[in-house]
Amino acid sequence: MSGGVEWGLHCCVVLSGAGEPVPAAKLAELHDVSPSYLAKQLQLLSRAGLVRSTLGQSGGYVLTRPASEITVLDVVEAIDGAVPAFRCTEVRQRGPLATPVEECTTPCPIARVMDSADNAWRQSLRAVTVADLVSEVGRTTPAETLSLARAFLRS
Amino acid sequence: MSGGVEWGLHCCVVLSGAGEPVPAAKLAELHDVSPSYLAKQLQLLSRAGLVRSTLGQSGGYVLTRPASEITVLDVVEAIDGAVPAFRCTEVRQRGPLATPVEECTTPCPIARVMDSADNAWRQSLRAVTVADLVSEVGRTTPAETLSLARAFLRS
DNA sequence: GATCCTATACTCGGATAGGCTATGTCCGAGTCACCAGGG
DNA sequence: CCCTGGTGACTCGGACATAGCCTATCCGAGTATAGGATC
Repeated sequence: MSGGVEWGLHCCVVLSGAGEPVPAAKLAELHDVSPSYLAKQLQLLSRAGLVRSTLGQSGGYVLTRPASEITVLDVVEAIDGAVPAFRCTEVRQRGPLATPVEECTTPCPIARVMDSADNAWRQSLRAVTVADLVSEVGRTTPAETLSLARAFLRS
Repeated sequence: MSGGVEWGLHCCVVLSGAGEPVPAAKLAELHDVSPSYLAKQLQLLSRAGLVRSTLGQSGGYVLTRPASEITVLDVVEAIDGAVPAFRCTEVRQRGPLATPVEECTTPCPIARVMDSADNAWRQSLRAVTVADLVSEVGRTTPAETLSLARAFLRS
């Protein structure tokens, strides 16, 4: 999985707390990551419609929906793509004993198992929203740090 | 995910049906894949202890355990490695508002969610054994093809 | 004092290089089976 | 007829190139703001 997913999730959490647009450069400084590369991830979030970009001075990124309506899966798929990790190449239809296409009416059992696992993974990520993450972060982070973060974003 | 996982699973299914050692070259011909690269995957299975290699004439690979005791997860981890897809870089401890290490007693919520999803994925793969795959393949494949496969392996 | 215009600085977006893992390939070391020769 | 030694071919195992994707970067197009001049 792409490492940018982690950054994207952290950014969503931060954006949820800030009521005003936050520039990509400020998010990068806050997380101490490459500004250029983070910009790429934010562009992916923008293409997926999760965040909205505002140009010009005092511009930046804002969430388009309430954090409670953005699942972790949304962010993961926006950055890593929605293609399943396993891709069946239909080995049954290859080689000297290739099963003809008309016989291949049922999906390959291996692909079925992999798809099932992939669905379980997605379901697990779909069950958690960014709002849940925000709540958890607020519970485990000192209040002082949170207010410092607010101040940092407004500066 | 590595594409070789699919080959490895197909090979385990085939090996389960053949009572005698099967050379890597024959498995590659049966599945119409690169012999050299399939050899690499089989070596990974061998290192993981899932299959046992026999050298010399009429040698090849054999399963070390009954197919009912080999889970799909075993094969996946043998080939792709057992490292989780998501790697937490502890963003909290970076940047100008870095939380000191002594405050970071609870794991990052994002990592927690990702680990949970990863566990769900693994659990789903652990619930299916190679024997289940063999059963399913036997149910959806013409009996003639199966006997042809037996003959092909013995030739 | 209010309004309009201009210049500025700041924003995002897409096009552009580099590094690393996954893919694909090759050849050598080791081993078992077979066969010929001898007892 | 049985045993033994040698030969041969076949097997796996690890070391070696290649390609595609992830990582990282840069500069240009566009825009909201701030300030100043004008009415």
